[in-house]
Amino acid sequence: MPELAQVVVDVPTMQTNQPYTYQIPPKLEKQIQVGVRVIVPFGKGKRTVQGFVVAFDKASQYEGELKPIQAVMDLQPVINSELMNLSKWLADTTYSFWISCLYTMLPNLLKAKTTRIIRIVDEVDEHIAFDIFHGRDELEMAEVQDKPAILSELFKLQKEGKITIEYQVEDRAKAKTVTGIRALLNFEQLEDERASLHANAHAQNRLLSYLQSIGSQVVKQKDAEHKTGLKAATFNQGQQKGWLEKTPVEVYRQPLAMQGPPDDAHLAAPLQLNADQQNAVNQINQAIDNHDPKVFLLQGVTGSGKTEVYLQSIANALHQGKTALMLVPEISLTPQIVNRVRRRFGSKVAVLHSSLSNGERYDEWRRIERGEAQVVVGARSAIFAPLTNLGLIILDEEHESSYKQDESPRYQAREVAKWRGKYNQAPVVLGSATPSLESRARAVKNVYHLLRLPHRVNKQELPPIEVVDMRDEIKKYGESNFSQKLLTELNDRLQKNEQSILMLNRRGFSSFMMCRDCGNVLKCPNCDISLTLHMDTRTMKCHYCGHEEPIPRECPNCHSHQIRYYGTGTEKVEQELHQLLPQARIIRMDVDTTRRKGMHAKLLRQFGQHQADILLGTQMIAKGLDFPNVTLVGVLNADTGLGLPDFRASERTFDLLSQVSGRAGRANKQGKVIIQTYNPDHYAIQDAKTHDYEKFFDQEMMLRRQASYPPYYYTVRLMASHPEEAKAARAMADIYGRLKQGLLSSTVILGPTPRAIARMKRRYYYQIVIKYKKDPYLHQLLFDILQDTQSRGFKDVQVSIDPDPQYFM
DNA sequence: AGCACGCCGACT
DNA sequence: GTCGGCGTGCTC
Repeated sequence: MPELAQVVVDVPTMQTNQPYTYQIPPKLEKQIQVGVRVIVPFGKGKRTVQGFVVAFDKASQYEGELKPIQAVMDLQPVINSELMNLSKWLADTTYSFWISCLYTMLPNLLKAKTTRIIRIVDEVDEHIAFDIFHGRDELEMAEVQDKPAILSELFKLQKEGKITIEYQVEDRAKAKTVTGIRALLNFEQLEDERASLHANAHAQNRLLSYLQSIGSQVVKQKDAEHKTGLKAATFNQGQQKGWLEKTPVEVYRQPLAMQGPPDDAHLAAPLQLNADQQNAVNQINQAIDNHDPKVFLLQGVTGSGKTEVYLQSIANALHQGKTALMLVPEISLTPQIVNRVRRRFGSKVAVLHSSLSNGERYDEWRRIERGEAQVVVGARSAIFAPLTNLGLIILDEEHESSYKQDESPRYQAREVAKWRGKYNQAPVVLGSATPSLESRARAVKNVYHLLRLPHRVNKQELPPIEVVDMRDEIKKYGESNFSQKLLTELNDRLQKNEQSILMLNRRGFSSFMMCRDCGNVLKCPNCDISLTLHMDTRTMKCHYCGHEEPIPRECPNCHSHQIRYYGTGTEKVEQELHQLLPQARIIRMDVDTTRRKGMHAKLLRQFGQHQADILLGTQMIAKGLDFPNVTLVGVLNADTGLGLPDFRASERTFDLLSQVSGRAGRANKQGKVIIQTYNPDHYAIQDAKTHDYEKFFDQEMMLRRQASYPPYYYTVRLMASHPEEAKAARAMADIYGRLKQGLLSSTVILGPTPRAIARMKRRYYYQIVIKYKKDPYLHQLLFDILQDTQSRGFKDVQVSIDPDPQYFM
């Protein structure tokens, strides 16, 4: 019998990034298991924190006295043994805290929230009682946190012993409940009650019969009212007379995307597969059946029926009594895919939306954990879904950079998928029309198994793409976001009552403000970037820190009134389009119009029902949409991404153009794509034009090899920041010295350089990028650097490490 | 993170 | 002489 528990506490620092040993009090012995959350005393005073039991122990080599665990939060482990193992691996490979990894795997609701409560325990004078405590005897620390004068008074009182500060860990996991009823009397007793009723008490009589019919079951009161036709008042009478009691019943919240309960009686049948699809399904199924943790790269052009391959493989996994996990990028963006999975597998499906409320997310998570759902569809973090007996993992659009989390723990869902595949002896399917260079290169080396779907299911040709040189356009017709060619085509679609999609590449390039007289650009006071104009709120906003200020009437620098907007935002394009095509109905989709929950789906539904002729949006419209009436796709500025100082710029541009091209002419109508660009000869644009992934791959691989970038080299990015620029620079120079000394000479160290946005949130950032093929010293050295920069000589310096970064700016 | 300990400067 | 600044180190 274990007497001691190893607990990882919720104190995310490098120094506490280890299990601590605690005693298990006899009365908690039965409840404590590996993977449950516990409350433990930690440090001096009455401080308690939440933690996870990660192991049991018989003895401890710790010299001091061991403290006992104070409370257990869960009846069942919230982290199963697979996820426990995974969390360790994750912390190690992403250079992050174990505790952060554990929390990352759980729905938000299970995260600890500690509040500090100040309580009066002795007489205090009136000023304190009324001005600070408002006549109550307790106060939340958060209320006075930023008031130093009050704080110092409080500390004095604490020393005098007149107030205490208590720590409270509150559990936010609250199952949603509705009122239920249960009979308190048995059949005979209820019959006796009936005898004493007035002859005309029909309602009560009916209630008694109903209670007799339900036996000892708990029934939702709403259902009971519905069934009996009785009013709530009658149930209250029954409660008063001691016939029944009210008790909460747990219900699952109905997430927005699943409105209407799934109809298991009318599930959609599998579609007929073509030869390529069948071959892919066969190979995947064979791996499922043989418990072969192979990685497949399913490369299929848009419209080639990848989804059907996923669905039939999932069906096979279920048939084998296993579960399946399917990731899609930013799920809220593709309700069409989610619905398709739900129509096929009904109530077996759990959906982990990024836009679910915490409560909804928790409910879905519970359904998975309890084994009530066997198929999970979700965005990045769904890779941690607590499915047991996994038989198949699918990543759709595997090249998407959103599979990498850009805050700690900086994990790549693709890598986590491979880890879980191996652990469960289950295959992983990476699907894409334009695989990442890394994945495709692995397929070339037979590390991954390549499956191809070269033909579109409807046998239709990919739409022709026309590239318009905007340099010529501007010379001939002056500055505009719309070429003559594109306008002609848009007009043509309006005439034919067909729809168009217009994509503007990147929100970041929307309007900034510049003074024509002095050239002053309005910048964020916290960050080193220009503010962006937002017409909806009539403010200037910073996209990095959220700073917001009113639109200036005059230049803050020279007080000139000659200020104007530059650049192109979706709003501005929408205005221009209204002028050029007054009769067109336009739906604009960007971060601003879709911020509200459910707006995204709503706008798409409107467009699908042809309530608009043109869908104008940012990248978010490039993915997964399938509207049969869309016959024209226009990309307004194809090359905004190309100029970025990032080795993946070409790859992203190629992916984006290929993807948005696939939106045109998906049904029986011929589609057309127009790409406007200032770099018509760039290979990324030329290869997208000819739908030639292979050519692009070869060209890009050559460049990557020449410049020693992935997939030929691995990369790690190291960032350091400080409120003072010189200190950030000095810390980075220090780190550089250690790297230079500790790493192999074949390892390339780039930098340190100020980051492209050198100042963010009032801190200065510097970065180093390390390129390596194999360096046995790197991993440990990076951990040492993290450790050391936590303490001596690096005051206020924040260091973070980003393995395999997606962006370099 | 939060807290105590401890070592320096500036005040009742 | 003491109060309080924050640099340093520890939390089972």
